[in-house]
Amino acid sequence: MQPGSNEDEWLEDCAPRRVLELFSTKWTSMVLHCLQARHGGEARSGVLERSLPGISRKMLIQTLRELEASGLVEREDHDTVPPAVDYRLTPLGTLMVEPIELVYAWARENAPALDALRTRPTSRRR
Amino acid sequence: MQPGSNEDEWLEDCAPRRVLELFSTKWTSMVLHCLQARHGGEARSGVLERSLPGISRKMLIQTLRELEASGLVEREDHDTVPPAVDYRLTPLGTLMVEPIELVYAWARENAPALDALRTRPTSRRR
DNA sequence: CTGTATCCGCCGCGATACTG
DNA sequence: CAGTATCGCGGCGGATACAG
Repeated sequence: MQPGSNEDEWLEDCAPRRVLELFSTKWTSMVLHCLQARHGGEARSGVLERSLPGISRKMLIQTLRELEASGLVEREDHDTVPPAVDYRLTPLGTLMVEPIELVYAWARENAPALDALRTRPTSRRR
Repeated sequence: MQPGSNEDEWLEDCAPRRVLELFSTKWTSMVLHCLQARHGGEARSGVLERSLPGISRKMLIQTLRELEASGLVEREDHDTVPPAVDYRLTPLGTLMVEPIELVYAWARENAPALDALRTRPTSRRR
């Protein structure tokens, strides 16, 4: 991988970069994971909100909007009163969830190791 | 997955949650990816810094410290003057990189779709 | 029930300067 | 070269109130 090659495109304003930035917002991955693992890829707004204890409505909607704009989630308004809106993973979104689930699985599996090593106060020995 | 089951542990202060929070810091995944993909899992501090255009030294070190505290990265000080320090992925860290690489691969592959859908201004039709 | 509109505190992170 | 110390701002995101 020689210097100057465009192998390091990932550090500029490219797709990988932007995807990562998407995930740097607090709730993105949890919304996706929740949508998939708990509701099979589709859920009503309120249901989703109740599935994510601690999330504010503002952030729920905002996160869903970003996911929608990125083509990972689809919004369906049933045009009823009272309002009823479904959010569903797009095919693209479904693909995206896979790596996320891997991270979850990994974290769950290595929880002991992670817990053990986490509490020590960043030991700078010597 | 019935309600009330502790299947939703992932939303509390558990390993998966904390791992995700780790990744919510700006440079975490990029440092890991860079360490793996560009330097085979081990690199000198300065090399790493130069591999990540735009990163500040403060954030580089801070990120490495967090990764070290989580057991994903190991620090080796060669005790020389001038100083020389290597950072290397632990076995745990190497495992963790896999899902990240998947995300990268996915993002690279779907870049066109992502680009196309990104620029539209969060269309709220009707 | 599904949003939208403000207000605002906290802190992530960049810039800069300094040390061994 | 590797790392620490400070300062400061922008913005993420929570709380609250309001709307259709």
